[in-house]
Amino acid sequence: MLKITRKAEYALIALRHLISVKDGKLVTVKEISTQYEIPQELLAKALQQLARAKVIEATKGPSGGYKLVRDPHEINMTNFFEILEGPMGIMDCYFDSDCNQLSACNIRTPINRINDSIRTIFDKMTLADITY
Amino acid sequence: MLKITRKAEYALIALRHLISVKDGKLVTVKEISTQYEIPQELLAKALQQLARAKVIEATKGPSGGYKLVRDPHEINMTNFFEILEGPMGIMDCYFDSDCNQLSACNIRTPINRINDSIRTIFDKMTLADITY
DNA sequence: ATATACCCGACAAAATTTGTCGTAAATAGT
DNA sequence: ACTATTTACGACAAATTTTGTCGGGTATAT
Repeated sequence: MLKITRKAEYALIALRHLISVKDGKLVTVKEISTQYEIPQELLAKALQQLARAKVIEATKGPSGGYKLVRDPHEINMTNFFEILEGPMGIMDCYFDSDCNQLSACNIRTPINRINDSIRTIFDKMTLADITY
Repeated sequence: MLKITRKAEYALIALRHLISVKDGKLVTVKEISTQYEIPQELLAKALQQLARAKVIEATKGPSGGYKLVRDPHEINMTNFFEILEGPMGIMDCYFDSDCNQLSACNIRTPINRINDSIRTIFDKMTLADITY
């Protein structure tokens, strides 16, 4: 039903939190998971993915934590979802071309149109829009 | 990753097929499942759902089958997806309001905006658009 | 040193999707 | 009436995906 995963949901909550925090201030996974009642380990993984993608930056050790290192206007929802959930498309054949039913398939074109529409929306919507 | 289910995919293939068929001609599940190499039973269920929703009409018995009974322009993608996959929203809290994290949640509003954007697209896209 | 916090792979549990089966009901043709 | 065909539908099994947990690592501030 076109749902996003909880991991993505948790990541979004965390990002919104990070955006609202004073510049440069570090926030720990624990703080976020406590405040929003989110499973700590799962949130940790989501944030690790965002760190790998250089959206946020980690500092290890006591008094460590995460901070945002990109302008929220620069990260759009397509970026965000693809970091967390991989390639975005309502059907696999959008990227995966080795479908054995391809020749018989009569909906590839319309499906791609739907995909493109969704992508367009997500391209235009940035993390900054999520902040408020 | 915002995927639609195979059942919905199969239904879409079948509908497109039905649209392209001469008015009033009945098409069986078997014909469609053979032509597009789709598991017959699963397709059957999808079509039963569409029949219950009065998008198509069934005729039982030999020489029976399905035919479209609504103008493709009248059925939009929101209708379609909700018939096959239930309420459409990227997060449950869009309809389901009894979320125990509601008070802490900081992304409800933006999530709803995303939902509404997707819905708008799907509202405007009809089965007729899928035909070609 | 020690405690804190991120990193990461492996795994288990739960939920959902996908596909199958058996049975029933309607109907056309013989 | 009987048979073959076709839809209807619930129950179930298999497969996949999501969700959550655990154990052991690395870095670093005190």
